[in-house]
Amino acid sequence: MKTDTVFKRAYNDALDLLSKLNRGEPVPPESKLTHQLGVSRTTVRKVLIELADRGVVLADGRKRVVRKSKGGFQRFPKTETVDMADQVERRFMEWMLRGNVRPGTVINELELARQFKVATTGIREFLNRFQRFGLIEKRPNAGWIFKGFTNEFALELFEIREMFEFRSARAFAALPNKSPLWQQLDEMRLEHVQLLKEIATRYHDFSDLDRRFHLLINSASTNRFITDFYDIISMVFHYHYQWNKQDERQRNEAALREHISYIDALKSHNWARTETTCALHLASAKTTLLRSTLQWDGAASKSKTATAL
Amino acid sequence: MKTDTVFKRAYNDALDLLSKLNRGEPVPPESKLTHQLGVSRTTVRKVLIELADRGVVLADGRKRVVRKSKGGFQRFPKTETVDMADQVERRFMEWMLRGNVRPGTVINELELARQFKVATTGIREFLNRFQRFGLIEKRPNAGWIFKGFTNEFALELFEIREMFEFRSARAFAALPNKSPLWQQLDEMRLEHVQLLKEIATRYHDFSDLDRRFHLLINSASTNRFITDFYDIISMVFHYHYQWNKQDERQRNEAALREHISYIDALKSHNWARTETTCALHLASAKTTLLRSTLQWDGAASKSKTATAL
DNA sequence: ATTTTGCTTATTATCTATAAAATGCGCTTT
DNA sequence: AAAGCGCATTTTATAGATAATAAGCAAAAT
Repeated sequence: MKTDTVFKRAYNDALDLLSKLNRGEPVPPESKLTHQLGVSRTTVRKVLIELADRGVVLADGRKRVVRKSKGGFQRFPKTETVDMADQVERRFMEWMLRGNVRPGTVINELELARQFKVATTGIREFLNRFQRFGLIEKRPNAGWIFKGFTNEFALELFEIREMFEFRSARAFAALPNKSPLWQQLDEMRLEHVQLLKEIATRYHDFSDLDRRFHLLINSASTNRFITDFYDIISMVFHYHYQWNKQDERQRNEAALREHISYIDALKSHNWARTETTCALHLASAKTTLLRSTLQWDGAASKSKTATAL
Repeated sequence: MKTDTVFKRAYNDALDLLSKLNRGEPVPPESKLTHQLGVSRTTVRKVLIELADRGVVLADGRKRVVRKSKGGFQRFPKTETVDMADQVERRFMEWMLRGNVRPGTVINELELARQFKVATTGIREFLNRFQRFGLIEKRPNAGWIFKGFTNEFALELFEIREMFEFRSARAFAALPNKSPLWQQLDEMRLEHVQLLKEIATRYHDFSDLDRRFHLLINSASTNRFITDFYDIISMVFHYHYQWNKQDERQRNEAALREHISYIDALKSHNWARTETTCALHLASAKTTLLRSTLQWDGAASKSKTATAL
């Protein structure tokens, strides 16, 4: 059965929307809510029925008005708003990055399904998509092998990342002055400066800014393979940072400054300077990642040869 | 239900193996057949039972001897030896490359399942894997969009291909003389010369040689993302060539000569020359591919904006 | 003491089924 | 007549079931 997470998320969002309206005001038409909530009208209607049932809106024939507009109503808990696929992703990343899983370990679909409490189809689908991350390998009719979140993985990942980032930075620098990307870059610079000011309290907001920043740079290359590749980096960093809080504040503060130099270099249209600042930033990101892959390196090669036979 | 294509393929292979033995000779032990046929012992045993049933071997207790060793026995037809996943791949590529499918077309899992006569899960699994080719895009809860086998696709593909191939070629040239890859390169050069001699009759053998050649070059980079990316190119060319026989002979002959110059340049350890020959070859491959994507280009942008809203 | 085989158990590939969500169409209401 | 709504239909996400295949263990044969 499909999960009803779309409905529950939409319901919570609708609550937020309605809280901006006063008691007695009419509820926006279904078609408008469809756009505002980003779901189909079918789901909107289901949400409206639930809202009426719970007394948030008062439905009188086709007319619907807000009954209680502020606070006090039950939202669906966050855990019920993430669909199966996302849960599997999260649990798998956790299993992989925090579970002390040795390179060479055989991944068993059935076992993961049991462990994650989902049907095997869900695991299969995830693994098939995850394959492109280069961390697992399929042996037909006989499961998957985990290749290990190793030093080599990080090095190979960064080899490509550097190639792509340099190419994108070059393309960015060559953008005509009237390109909207320049403006976006300016806005992003402001965000950086702002975050830097409040770094003491908001340092964990860096992760998302980082992702958006590099995605912006990469978008200058207008090559789907380059932007798609950034998904891999994003995901690795996303989960990795989530669970490796060591020195987070300092790391993020340093990275913010690196970004700002990089942005200024781009704006100066000075390629040599851009190259330097870009390289500097990538190098420090690489170092951070490498610190957390090192653990396995002794074991890695041993285990690898062991299962290779 | 799982298809028994593994069994049928193994059976056919076993027939080939046994045909090398004389009547009355003992059948190799199960464990040996396991290795020779590349399947589990369970499957080997099933094959042996079938062989006995059909009178190819004579089983007397644990002793098994060849009864009829040459010709005349029924093999399983080739169509029954390809599993569902491979069939879906093939049919989808055909649908995409020969079906005159417009960019922006919505892909419907259910419809494809009906058309290909498989369960929807099979289609889903394929599409999830195929996503990384950059030709389709998922809209959650609402199917997939075919982005089109367009000019832009080919250009983006080749932008990356060039980057990776140059980097690999450079790594190859820097390989120590004692690296086994040099020897493999020599052997491959021989194959090229041989094929060139017999080009009149064997020109369709180029496709496979081409794949192996570039894979060898790319392997010098020892970066999984580079070798994995070559899968995309391989698949595109594989199917594309299979259905676009125009000028095949001339194209392949020209490409063979380009490869040989490229190999010789590598062996000369002269980077400038290597770069030139490599670039030349990639350029002609690009031209060939572009010729077959052009068709849609007018329609592409129109259709794209239409569905984007 | 190793190979080979017989048998049992675990796992993958694939199909079928179904609730959730999206889409489409014609009827009301403004 | 344009916008909004009710309802029927189609499609996706997920679970569950099962034959094919792989993996494992202990007895039998070299």
